[in-house]
Amino acid sequence: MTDEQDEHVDAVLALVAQIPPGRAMTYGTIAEVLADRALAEGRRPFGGPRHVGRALARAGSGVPWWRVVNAAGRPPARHATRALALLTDEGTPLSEDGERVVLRRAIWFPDD
DNA sequence: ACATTGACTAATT
DNA sequence: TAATTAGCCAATG
Repeated sequence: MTDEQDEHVDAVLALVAQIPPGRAMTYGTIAEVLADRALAEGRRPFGGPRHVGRALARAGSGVPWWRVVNAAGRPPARHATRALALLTDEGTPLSEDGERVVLRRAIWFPDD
């Protein structure tokens, strides 16, 4: 946890923790935000979307991981049912079939 | 050092 | 709109 690699993991967790209820972010968006942030602070470049997923798989418990969805607005297949139930409870805008988040309405940026 | 894998994405069909 | 393909990056064996 003292390596810069692990600081990247912490950065992912910190950002995901800030996503408000009823909103969501994509893996790609998170990667972009952290990449810009790393550039601004002179840290090593952030890997990419897959790195976000890996970070959550490893240390995702403890943060609202269900508010992170892929570019299609769908949660990871493995936890899809559970995630969609939580998203529904929070009032997150969902498509008619209830299987994917309407990113146009639910996408969130740290600015808010 | 090489091959495989994964909570991904974008472009193509 | 949905399925397929190729690209991607770090971890793991």
